[in-house]
Amino acid sequence: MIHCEDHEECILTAIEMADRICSQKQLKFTDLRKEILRMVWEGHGPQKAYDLLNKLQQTNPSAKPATVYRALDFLIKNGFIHKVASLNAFVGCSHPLRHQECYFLICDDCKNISECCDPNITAIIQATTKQNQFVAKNTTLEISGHCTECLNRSE
Amino acid sequence: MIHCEDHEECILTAIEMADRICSQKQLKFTDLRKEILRMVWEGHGPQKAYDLLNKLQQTNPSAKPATVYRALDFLIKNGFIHKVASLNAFVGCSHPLRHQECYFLICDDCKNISECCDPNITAIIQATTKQNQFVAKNTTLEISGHCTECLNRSE
DNA sequence: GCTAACAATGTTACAATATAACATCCCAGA
DNA sequence: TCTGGGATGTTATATTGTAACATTGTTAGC
Repeated sequence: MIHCEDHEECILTAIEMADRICSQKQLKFTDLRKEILRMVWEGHGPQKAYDLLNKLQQTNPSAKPATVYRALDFLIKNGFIHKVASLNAFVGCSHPLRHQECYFLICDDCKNISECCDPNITAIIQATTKQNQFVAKNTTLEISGHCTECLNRSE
Repeated sequence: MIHCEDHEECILTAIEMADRICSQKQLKFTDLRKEILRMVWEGHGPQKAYDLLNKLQQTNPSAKPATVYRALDFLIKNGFIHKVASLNAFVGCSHPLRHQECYFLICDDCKNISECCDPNITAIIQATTKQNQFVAKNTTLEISGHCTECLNRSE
């Protein structure tokens, strides 16, 4: 899980960061995009597109799949969220400026997800791609298993 | 791309290996499962489930999605193929006995896929999970980008 | 050989995920 | 003010995957 002391605070921080970055890059951080980003963060775990759609429809009954997917596309493209390919779900990124690539630990039990970005992993992946004369554009690294909390709980 | 001198030969090798392993493990390598494995290998690249279904229906018109997915599940579970999460596609595994986890290089241009399994990557990932007190069950590592062949071609 | 049990497959229906295509709206800059 | 392009609305459909129950096939024990 992405730990935080005060979750509302943590959501606001993520939104403010996105807001600032969008201003700098002249991107349109519209109400819709902001709301989807907030909803992704609110879950604090991987969020499914259609769950987001259902939530959105509570305030915006005419929302459609494309409404959500387009906002998600924008957020992904600009590094504010990541798609978790192995879950078909979306998760907020806490450091949109640091790097585009994130590595994830996904607990099969509590469904929580944590980033495990590590320059050592990046380095070894780079070495491998270089060795294979491959130019990497995007790396998906998702490790599923059991987190400490769940392991302790089940003892 | 998974290189081979003689593709028919290479498919047969994969099927024979699966056959042998199934005998040893008392698994039922039925005609259906064998045919799906052959079809996955024939493409020599990531194969989509519904494309496999269409092919299958040419000889077995009553085949349904579940027909294909169940065979794929069997093949995945026993390490004969892998699911490529970022593509929703399936690819043959050339070393079902060596290890369960494979890492992939996926060319966005030619759509070919190659394994880049490397004990160094495995070691780093293990170190990271240990550091995070996480017990890994399954690792998805998929690197998309451009392969040498395509880079050379476009020069 | 019979048969009970279970695995595999057949079959129907549907759920879940995602995109295409075109219409409309809205806003920044000429 | 007008206009071009990006954002959103809207309809329809494509793609991916599973649930649930029926039927068939295989096998181990009798």
